[in-house]
Amino acid sequence: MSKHTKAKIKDVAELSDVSMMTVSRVLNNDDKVSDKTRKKVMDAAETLNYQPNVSARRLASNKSFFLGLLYDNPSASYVSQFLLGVLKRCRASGYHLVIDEVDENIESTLNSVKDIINVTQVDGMILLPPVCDRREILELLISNKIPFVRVSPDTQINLAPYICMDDYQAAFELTEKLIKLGHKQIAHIIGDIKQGSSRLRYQGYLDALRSNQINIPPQYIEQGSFTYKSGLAAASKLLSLEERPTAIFASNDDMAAATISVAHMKKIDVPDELTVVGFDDTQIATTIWPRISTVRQPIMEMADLATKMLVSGKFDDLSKVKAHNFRHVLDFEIVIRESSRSLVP
Amino acid sequence: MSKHTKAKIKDVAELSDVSMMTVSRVLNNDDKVSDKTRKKVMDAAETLNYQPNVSARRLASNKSFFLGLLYDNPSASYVSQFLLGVLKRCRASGYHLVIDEVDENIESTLNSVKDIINVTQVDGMILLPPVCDRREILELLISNKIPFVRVSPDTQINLAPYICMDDYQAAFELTEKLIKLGHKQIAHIIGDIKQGSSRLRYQGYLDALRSNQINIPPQYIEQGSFTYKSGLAAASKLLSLEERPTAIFASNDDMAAATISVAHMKKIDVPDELTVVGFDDTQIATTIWPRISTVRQPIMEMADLATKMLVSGKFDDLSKVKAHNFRHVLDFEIVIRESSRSLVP
DNA sequence: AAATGTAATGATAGCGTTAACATAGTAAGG
DNA sequence: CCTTACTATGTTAACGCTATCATTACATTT
Repeated sequence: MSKHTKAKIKDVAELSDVSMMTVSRVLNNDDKVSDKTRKKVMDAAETLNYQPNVSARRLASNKSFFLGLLYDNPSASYVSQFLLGVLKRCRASGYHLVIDEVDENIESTLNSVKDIINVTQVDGMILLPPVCDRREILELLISNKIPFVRVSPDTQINLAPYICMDDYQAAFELTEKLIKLGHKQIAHIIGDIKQGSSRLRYQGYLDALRSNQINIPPQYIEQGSFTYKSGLAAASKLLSLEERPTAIFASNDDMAAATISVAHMKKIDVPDELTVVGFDDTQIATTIWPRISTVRQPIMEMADLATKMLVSGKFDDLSKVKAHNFRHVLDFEIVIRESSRSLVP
Repeated sequence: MSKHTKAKIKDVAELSDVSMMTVSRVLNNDDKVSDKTRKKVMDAAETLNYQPNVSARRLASNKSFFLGLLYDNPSASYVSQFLLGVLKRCRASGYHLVIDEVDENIESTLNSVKDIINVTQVDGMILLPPVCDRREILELLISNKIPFVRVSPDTQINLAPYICMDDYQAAFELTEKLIKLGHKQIAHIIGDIKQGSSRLRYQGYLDALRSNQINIPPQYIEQGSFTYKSGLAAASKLLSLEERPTAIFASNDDMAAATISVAHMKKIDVPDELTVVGFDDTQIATTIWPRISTVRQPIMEMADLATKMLVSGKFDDLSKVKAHNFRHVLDFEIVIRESSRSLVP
């Protein structure tokens, strides 16, 4: 380690016998530099083990090489999985990440974002649901010309680039799967009312039922909020009904886990007496017994793509991007585990 | 937003009618500046809404205002809870955080750390268990003069400051609690063999048994690795024994959750037929049913303290710190929930 | 009152990089 | 062969801040 001092651009320039500026250009694979010179410089940088100084770079270029991530997502496993994906890609691209959790209070949230903009001067921002739908934040970012990518946004779809999966289709297919297993009494626990995904999943569920001519009583629909706790309350109601559902489709895994807990409490066997399915395939789906049948959401890929988009700089000037290039829909996959089975007559 | 351009030190200096240097001193609440001047400058900074430029600061001062966090902890909930604590304190202190997950491979791990040192130039580093015991990494940090704080380290205790809780005492008390509930056949699932905490908890368990003159057969001890999966394997063995234990003490919550899963599979009622207790009080302890009785480890406080220590700069030069100031032991608390109950004869 | 010490403040020179402009070098067009 | 039009490289001046040393102002000692 640290044989002498860290190599600077000047050292590389001297060794490769060009000006500092040329070195800088090569390093930013910027302009037109002749191939010969480029190679010479690359080699020199290699031998000196040159590492650019992030601060100097930032100061001079007015770029920060920082990305921000904003979340107020209630599901810890969703967030941490997303984080991992972003982190990985950031590293590969020489960026760093500033993470921030925001809350209900719009004042303090706006202050957080202002702080990130002013102090950290991020080059871009990733917004997770549901914070990605907060109008004031979007406006703040736009007025400060901070590029951003939203994940599974609900409203103002044509405002900026975003990444999502087909929640509707996944919920539809998952529900049909339950129907094929013989279930007709399928209840649903809706997710966080603030998130579009909840509505889409709910709609997919409804449409699958309708297209199979299945009617369900209104008591089979419960409102949750994507938290384990809300799942407990919803499942308690569903499992106390006179005519108990034979299957429950919870809008995410946390609530599905809660449903299984309630079933345990009530001595209802899962899956023998009750099929439970979730959504997301987060960690909790496989750390309880029975493991939850669910929809695998490609969280890592979403994270990777979001980061890539920002790093590419292609979306820096929104006015130059056609709105139809905003949308990126990733594939899902239905994963069947032990929490679901065919209806026993 | 951005009425004109961002205020710089020069602007503050002019407004408060002192030199830039004095402003800088006030901002870093550094040297001796007269209270009058200090106030003048503060007021000016306030009115101009001055925000220091991190990059310029870094470049000039050779400080980075970055902290690094290194983990290879198998428990996601432990890590993310820790993260939250660090993040919060970092923000309060004007620092930013660079997170890195490392793996078994010592080569790639060392490269990660070198990268963090060279590129990000962190001012300090927090090491979670078990990576905090990897000798090569400690040596690398020391030789590069990067201050670091370790969390629950196992070896080389007098090398550098660290934070921990009394794992031994907690395990002892928890085991005694089980004994007081009438249990005599208490099994234990040991944690990750690489972590000192595992050994301390195991020892506390053994000593509590001994001090109550309870003998347990060797089959009652299973080796796990702090993962849910390892808990499944261990619990399967324990619950297949001829003479089944009436209580199982798993060395963390993930493995306790796994134990409860296995009990479910085998139709063994928890807590009526089997008491299960865990350790850590991470999220999973309350997102399954029955909720797990466990030891609350003060993760947030640990995170907060670790960050504070690094930010304070008091540990920058280890040679100036007395070794007996290295140790910070935080309090634990035993939390009784539904997974444990008194033995039914 | 002079000498010395100390606390508060100021002037200057970078930190390592890139933006912006300047120049040299080369190819093509007349 | 001399313009014109690039293309590849170099020069200079920031970027915003702090370290270092110099200076001033004032208190204390002799």
